[in-house]
Amino acid sequence: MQATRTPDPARRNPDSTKAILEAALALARDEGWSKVSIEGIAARAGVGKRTIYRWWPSKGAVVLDAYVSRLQEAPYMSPEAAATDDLRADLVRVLNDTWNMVSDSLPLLAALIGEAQHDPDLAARLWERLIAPSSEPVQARIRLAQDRGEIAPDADPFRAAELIYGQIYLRLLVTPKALDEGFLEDCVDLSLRGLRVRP
Amino acid sequence: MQATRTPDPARRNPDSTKAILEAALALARDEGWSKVSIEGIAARAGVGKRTIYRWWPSKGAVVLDAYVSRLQEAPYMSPEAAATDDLRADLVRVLNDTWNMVSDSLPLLAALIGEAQHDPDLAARLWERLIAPSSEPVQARIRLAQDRGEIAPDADPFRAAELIYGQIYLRLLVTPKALDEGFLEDCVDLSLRGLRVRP
Amino acid sequence: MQATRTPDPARRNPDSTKAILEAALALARDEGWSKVSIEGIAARAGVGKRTIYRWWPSKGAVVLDAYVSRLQEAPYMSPEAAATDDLRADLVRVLNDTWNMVSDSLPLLAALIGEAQHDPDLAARLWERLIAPSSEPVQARIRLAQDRGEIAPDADPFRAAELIYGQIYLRLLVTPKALDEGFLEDCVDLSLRGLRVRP
Amino acid sequence: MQATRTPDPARRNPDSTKAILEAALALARDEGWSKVSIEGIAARAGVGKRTIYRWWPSKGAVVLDAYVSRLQEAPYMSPEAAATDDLRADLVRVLNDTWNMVSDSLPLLAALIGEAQHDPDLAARLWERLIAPSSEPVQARIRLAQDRGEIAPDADPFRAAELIYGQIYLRLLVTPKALDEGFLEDCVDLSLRGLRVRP
DNA sequence: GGCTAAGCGAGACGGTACGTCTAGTCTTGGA
DNA sequence: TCCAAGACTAGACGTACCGTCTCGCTTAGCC
Repeated sequence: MQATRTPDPARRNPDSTKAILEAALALARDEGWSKVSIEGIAARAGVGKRTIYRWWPSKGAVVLDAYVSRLQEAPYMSPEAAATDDLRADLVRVLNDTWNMVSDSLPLLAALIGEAQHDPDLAARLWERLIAPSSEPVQARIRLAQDRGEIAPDADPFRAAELIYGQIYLRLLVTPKALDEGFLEDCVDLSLRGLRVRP
Repeated sequence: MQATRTPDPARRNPDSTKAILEAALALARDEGWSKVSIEGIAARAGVGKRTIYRWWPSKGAVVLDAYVSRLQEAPYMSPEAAATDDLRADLVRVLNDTWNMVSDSLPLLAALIGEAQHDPDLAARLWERLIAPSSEPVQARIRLAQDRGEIAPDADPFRAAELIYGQIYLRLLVTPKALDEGFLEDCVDLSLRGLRVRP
Repeated sequence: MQATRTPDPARRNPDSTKAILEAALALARDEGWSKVSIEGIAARAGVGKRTIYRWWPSKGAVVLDAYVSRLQEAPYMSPEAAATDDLRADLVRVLNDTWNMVSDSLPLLAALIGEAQHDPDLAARLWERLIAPSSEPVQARIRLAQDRGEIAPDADPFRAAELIYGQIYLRLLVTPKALDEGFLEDCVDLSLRGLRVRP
Repeated sequence: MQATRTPDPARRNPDSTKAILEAALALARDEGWSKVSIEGIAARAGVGKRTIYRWWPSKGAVVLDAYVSRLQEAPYMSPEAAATDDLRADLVRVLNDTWNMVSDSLPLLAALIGEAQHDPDLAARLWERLIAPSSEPVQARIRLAQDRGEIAPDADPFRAAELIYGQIYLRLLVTPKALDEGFLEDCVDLSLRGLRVRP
């Protein structure tokens, strides 16, 4: 059996790492996803291809890392602390906070999710590092609403988040219609109200 | 100026077309999306690459055509005709009908949507030929429900369909959780009821 | 079994072939053998690497072809026709003719033979296309001398050529001493006379 | 200016040296020259690449050292002492002694000479450590024969050795014909006799 | 019924990128 | 202080496909 030698993270060169992430992000944003290549990243970062392959399994993983680290430089929302007694407003605010972080890089996000469709490893990383965390504040606010009796106690907060976010990702990935702040508000309203008229 | 010569559809060889679509579908389903290539399709179909490029702009378009033509061989649902006075049951039935058609090819559908993220032309074709039509019966049933006063007359049927389908596509493309018939039912229920408790 | 598809020589692009051979020769002579690479040849020739791999098995084979075709542009010696009744003079003339063709590219010739040491296919090509032909005129003159009784009738002309050329290739490949026209004459003399004094 | 730090031979680790030479020889003989690499030697010897680069300039130099040290483990010929009054027999015996030492490693020897064609430093080492010494006994016996009047006193023993060895190296490096003990005898005979018939 | 203009199978072409390999230099940590 | 270990930049390897092109061949109308 081929013992795939695992490199020693302690000896990883932080300068190279930084250069690679910056190059990956720059390429992905400036030239578009289809122009991103391991070779291109290595050239722009002044780095050997080997170094990229040593630490990342695919270009998708590199760009994901680059994207996540860029997001983490931004000041992060803390929606729990800002929970008011207005459920709708709080949810809208959470979505808007996220929106402000990603609205200038929607194509990149969409490309990452697209790439993940034929890269299960990337799909897992994407879910764990980007998508699941971003939905957590919504779920937290839902749970608070349950405590307050605004939402049925037997409802599943995860499903609630899916109800809200499903519409958003559908627009991002599939529907050729605008995805903007007004739409986010509408998603919250429709999700809270549901389709059926009150009896 | 380069006069892109348009080929004459009348002279198109139906045998080649069939062989190409079959080869594309076989490759995409048997080997996985990443193994699909124009060269591979041409080789398997016993066809010149030129013939593929003459009629399709990209491998995504070929596979989409192949997929659509496979779906159309199946007997199609006619949910309008089958509308009962049970909104929930009708919606579930529509979703289940679609489910029965695509459940054995979800990865292929996901791969197509993934590919569309960096191929706007494919995205448009996908929307028009596959995704929009499949949501139409849901919208139709919603409109009927509006006529019957079960759903608010000012609601947007398109948005209603997004509310339902968003959850489904989210699972298909992003969430690492099961997408099955039970889930489809739950999507209908949650969408009809909404999150907020009845006052 | 893997049927290594054989390309069709009729469809070979002569412009590409020419460009490749010229680039290979230029690189080998200007930059030295160690700087020759398939990639470099392709780049300099403005040609895809695939095109080189399609027609040659190794860079050695390319350079050999390039070298041979350069030699063939030169007017070739016809030592048979020029056979006089002076065996020594004729042999010297044959060696000098060859010398005039290759003296400005001895390092390249040496590099080719060097490369052939770990490339049996190249060794065979080299022998057939370059080395064996170049020794043929010597063998022919030896045979003529046998007919004239100057050389023992049971002597092997091939071995005779080895006796003469062995000294030359030894200098070319191994001995750190001058290889020049005076040396060629000495090789002929020593070979004709032999070591042992006449009784 | 870059002061190439010279390592201190006194501190050289003899275990490492031994392991490197053994690994180099094993690789070169078992896997063939093309599989020899500094990395491979280091890995097989359990040694850092640095240690090899510290003491040798190239992989050719390592393998040459390994080869020479293997030869020196064998009992060496002393042909001078064994000089009889039969010149031919003595020369054949010298060649056969050498033959017995190297006949099982001819490809390795050929590969070393091949490598030397684009490595002048290796060429020099090879000449000094392996090739020149091995021809010395022949030259010595030639000189003795000159003293005894069997060979012309103005003949150059070095050239005489070239006459004999040239044929052998030509077969080793260039000619696709057998190189065996019978051939060695023939080389001696042909060299002593020369081509021209006695008048 | 011959002519000509497609479409077609085939595959060579100039390219880009892949993922692997090795070279030779540099850094770290243990002996 | 030396060394094993191995990460680093650099770049060639040989392969896979891309999208364009050129070849003969068949086949459809149009004269």
